[in-house]
Amino acid sequence: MPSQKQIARELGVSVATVSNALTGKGRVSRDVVDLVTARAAQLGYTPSAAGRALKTGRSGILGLVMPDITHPVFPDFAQGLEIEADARGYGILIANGRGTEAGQDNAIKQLIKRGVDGIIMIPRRGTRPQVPPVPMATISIASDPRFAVAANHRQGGRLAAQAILQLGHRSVLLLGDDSQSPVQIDRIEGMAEALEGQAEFQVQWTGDCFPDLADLHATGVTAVLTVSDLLALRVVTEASQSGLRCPDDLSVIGFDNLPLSTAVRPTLSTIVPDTAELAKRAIAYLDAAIRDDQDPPAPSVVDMTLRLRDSTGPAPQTATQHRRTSP
Amino acid sequence: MPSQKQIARELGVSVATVSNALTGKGRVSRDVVDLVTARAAQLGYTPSAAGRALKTGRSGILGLVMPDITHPVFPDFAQGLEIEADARGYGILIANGRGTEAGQDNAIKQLIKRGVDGIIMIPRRGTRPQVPPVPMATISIASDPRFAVAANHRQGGRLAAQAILQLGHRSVLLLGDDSQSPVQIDRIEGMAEALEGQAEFQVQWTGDCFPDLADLHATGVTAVLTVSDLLALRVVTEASQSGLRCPDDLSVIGFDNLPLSTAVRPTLSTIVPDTAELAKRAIAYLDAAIRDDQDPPAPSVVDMTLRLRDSTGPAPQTATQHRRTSP
DNA sequence: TTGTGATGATTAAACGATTAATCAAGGATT
DNA sequence: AATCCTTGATTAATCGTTTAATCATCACAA
Repeated sequence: MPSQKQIARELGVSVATVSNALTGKGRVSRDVVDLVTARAAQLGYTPSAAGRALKTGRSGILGLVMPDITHPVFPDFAQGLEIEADARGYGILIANGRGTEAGQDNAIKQLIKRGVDGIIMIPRRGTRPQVPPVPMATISIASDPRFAVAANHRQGGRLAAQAILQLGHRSVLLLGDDSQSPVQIDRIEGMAEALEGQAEFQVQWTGDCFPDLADLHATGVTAVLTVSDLLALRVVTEASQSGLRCPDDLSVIGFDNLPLSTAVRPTLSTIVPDTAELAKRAIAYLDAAIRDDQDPPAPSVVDMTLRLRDSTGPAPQTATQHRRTSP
Repeated sequence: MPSQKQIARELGVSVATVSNALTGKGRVSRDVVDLVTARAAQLGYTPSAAGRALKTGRSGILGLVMPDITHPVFPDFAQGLEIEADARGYGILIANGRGTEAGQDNAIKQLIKRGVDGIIMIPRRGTRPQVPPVPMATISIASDPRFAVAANHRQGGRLAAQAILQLGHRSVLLLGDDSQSPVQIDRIEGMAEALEGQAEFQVQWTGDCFPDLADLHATGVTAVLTVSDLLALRVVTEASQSGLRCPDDLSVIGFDNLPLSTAVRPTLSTIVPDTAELAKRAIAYLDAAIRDDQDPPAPSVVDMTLRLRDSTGPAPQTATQHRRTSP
């Protein structure tokens, strides 16, 4: 591996001059700069990450802690983070919380050992990760004493509900699968908020058992708002098995815009989180904190957007009538 | 941050002694070892990654290059790799090939700049990644001049076909969505190989257009073997829209055991790659190569396994009769 | 008593880059 | 002509760890 020392020796100058020439600091004549850069390029010189990190105290690496890499939402996040980090000259080291709080804290410890400059944390729900000795950005739901950026799950819920209202639906099922998840609770609350006074609705959690869609449809339900695309997929296919057509008999909306949402027929309408923007803000904060800026960006919330596809349609006339006559 | 120097100063010994005591090398008395380790623990000492990397020439970090983090197959890989790497004391730095060959080579360059000890590469199909100055393990389809470990896609295809034969199906559609993908080609070839002489079959690629399942079913096709769960999902739901029941009228098998395969109704039968084993072998090879072992593990192929779920069933009697009478 | 060896610790150099401090030399100012 | 400033380069120290080489002590054998 070529080093500054080697370049210096070959050119008969000092290492300091080489360093100055390459970094643009200090005072070096135009000629020498050209000579050095030329030789560096010719030798394929790459500054040693270790050497630089040792001297500057910064590794240029950020750690990413996720509760479960396997969850289909995370690839999108990871991608956005990698792009943003790269744009600012950082690399991303992944760590696995392994689903437990202990694993999560251990992951932080591992990252610190490896000398990361900052940590991006997607905390396991209900945990308070230990405070690391480096800046940390939390991507989560609840506002945090430390910096946090979050998707506006409640607003996303409202968006889904408003779409369904606009299509004329007046009896809606709100469906979650984990009544303990703050994210899901926020999404459902947003839906309920927008539906309040505009339509009948009921909330169900599949934790115990999956609702009987045929029954519900018989009582007038024409739309199901779910907290995730996986759940929406379940609804669409379960409905199909019960002889219900989607969106003719039942409109469905999911969350997160997973790849599957365009692979299933009908394609799934979904509420899509702006992962790119979330990543951008998290990295921007970390970068500012690491560089010790006076005013790093403040914690913030990012709105979600609606993508209508084939799983939603106007409320069926018959069902609407049924609802009107049933009470 | 506490350093060996600080411990040495506080204890009135030399840094070398501290280093020796902590690493177990050199000659240090039992007493001093205890003293040093105690003080280190008390101070919360963590060896500086940069310092160590600079001296030893090894960063303890592996780079992972993937063509597209967003693809649903990769999280599983990444997870397996992270676990295996961690077990051997390595961290994993992610890089994004951004789908292009140039991006892929650039990713390698970035990783080298960051001082990784080795690279795990999942190459974009049809590309030959540049040879980096560190060991590289390729997880792919084709055998490679360098080390490579691959899932046995052909055997996976046979597995799917054999399962369908055993269920009595005698007319099968093999469905891919990218006729250029070596992985898909291998899978389809494996299916064809096992079906040859045992059943009628035809191959179709959805690149151009999606096949009319009702038509096919009318001509006697009772099973569809696809190259991915996403495609299987498409088939199952498309069939349902055409009024075909799965598995009653049509059996379907996918590939990769994606999370969606248990969320859809019917749940998807699938061929599952042993990502844990693939990861294990890739990391084992890299570790050996980095430590300059005499005989690093040889390139190898890992068999896939079959997981039968609800999307497959016995061939319908009527359809079988239909096929027998139709020619 | 004088070597000989083992033991436990220290010294010093090295990894590669950065940076403050220093120095030499020439040009401009008074 | 003496002084001052600017320019372009070098010296030397430093980051934290590892490791070969050295050294001092003490025990033991000849």
